[in-house]
Amino acid sequence: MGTIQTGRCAGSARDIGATIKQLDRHVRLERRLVRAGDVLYSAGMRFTSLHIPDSGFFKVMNLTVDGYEQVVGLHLRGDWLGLDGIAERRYGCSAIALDVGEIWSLRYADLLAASEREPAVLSPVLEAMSHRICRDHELMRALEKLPADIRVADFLHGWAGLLAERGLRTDSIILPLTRTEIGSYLGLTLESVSRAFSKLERADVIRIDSRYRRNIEIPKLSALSGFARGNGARSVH
Amino acid sequence: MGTIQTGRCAGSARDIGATIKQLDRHVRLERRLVRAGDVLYSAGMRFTSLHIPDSGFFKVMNLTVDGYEQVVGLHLRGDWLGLDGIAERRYGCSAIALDVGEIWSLRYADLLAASEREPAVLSPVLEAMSHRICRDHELMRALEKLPADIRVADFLHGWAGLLAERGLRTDSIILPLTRTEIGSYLGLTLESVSRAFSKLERADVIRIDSRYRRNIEIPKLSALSGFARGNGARSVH
DNA sequence: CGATGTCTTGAGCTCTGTCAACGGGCGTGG
DNA sequence: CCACGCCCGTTGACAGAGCTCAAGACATCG
Repeated sequence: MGTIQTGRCAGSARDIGATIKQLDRHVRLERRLVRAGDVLYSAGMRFTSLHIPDSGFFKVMNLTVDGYEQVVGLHLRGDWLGLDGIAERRYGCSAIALDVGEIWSLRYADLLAASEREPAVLSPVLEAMSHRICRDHELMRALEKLPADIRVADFLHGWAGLLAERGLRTDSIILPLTRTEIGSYLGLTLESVSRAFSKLERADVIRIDSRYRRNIEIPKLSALSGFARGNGARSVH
Repeated sequence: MGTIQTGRCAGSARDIGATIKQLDRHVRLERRLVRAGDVLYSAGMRFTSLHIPDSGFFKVMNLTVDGYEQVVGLHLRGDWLGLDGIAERRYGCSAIALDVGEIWSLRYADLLAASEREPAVLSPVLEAMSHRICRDHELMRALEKLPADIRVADFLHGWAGLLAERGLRTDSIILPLTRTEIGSYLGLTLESVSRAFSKLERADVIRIDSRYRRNIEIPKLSALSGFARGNGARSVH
């Protein structure tokens, strides 16, 4: 089911190409290349633009007063970034590229202006936001109650789901995240993530490359989702 | 700081009266009375309308496949409910009144239609959604890393903040929630919530009515927020 | 080569969930 | 009126999942 990533809310990224084409008719779109570590925007900055990855992976993180960083979102092609800045006119999070990628950006003011002439340009934004709210709810649920290994299994399964939606292979994936980042996203320490990976490997639902530990093979997605749904040695009551 | 409820994202509920008046000029608003336990909408129902409490408290919950219920949101005057239904045309959660209250409802289709003539009617929706995303992020952070007593302190402080925003007393509040519901919202068991309350009382930052345990006195809000920021006997590293 | 960052694994400890007992408020029904 | 049951809340004892601390392996880069 992949509650952590894909959830039951599907759709927004389906044909982002069409959405972009549609938007392009009414709003000035900027296209930009980014590399790993590039900051799209950071928390506290004045909000001006929304961003849509065309390729590459991005993490969105919240830094707290005491310096602790938390990953609150992971995004790829077709997602909308920066939506949290609309209300306060100031980005609430930072968005950082995890690898090379391309991104479209558009000024929110332009979008609003365009909506005066063509109200439909806002629909994808409304949908993306609604979508995000659903996802966040599912993530919360996972954070609250699921044991560590299930969270990680669910995360992997969800990640594979994202790739599948975009027509990419899911039997052999490369995570653009460190164990620390995954842990931050899932509310675990890096050690717990590592142990969960090992456990999944021992349970024969994934294989971890012995050299490059972020290369994960998932021979049978169904085995992984089976594990994620609560068959990790304990039935969840 | 009240990360759980109020967060750093303020505003949406500020003058909901003005927003409603504005909306009323373009969309048919329905006003309805609800009582404790009334269901505004439930998960899976076809999405038709958005709802805005005028008074009363509402909980939004997600039920999972295995029957487990989780509170993912608490709402009162000026919040928007049902936003998670936009993307999928189907409500993702259930919204239930916690006490008597009044609520405005408007059909989403009407809203979109109105936006053709008056694009500005969508701004409050965009802001409310953006706002919600911010809040959810802050809640996630709390769920991930904070110990139980801090979560509860933060929750209470946030709750008081919500009341304060709306001009209500904060030195003596009545929670419209059971310990179980609070726990579900915070990712804790009812026992842990109860213990946290007791601890807060022992630490002299709140007083719990000995008869009606949901009546909480908060003599000094600053003491509570101090506790919430990490002085609950242990400094958070 | 050493330095650094990432990842794994182990050992101990702590927090919170689980299970259980108990008390109080409230409604129902004798 | 009291008895009863139900729901809510508190508290204790215990066990277990995950965090902390620590050591070590491996890859990359200067």
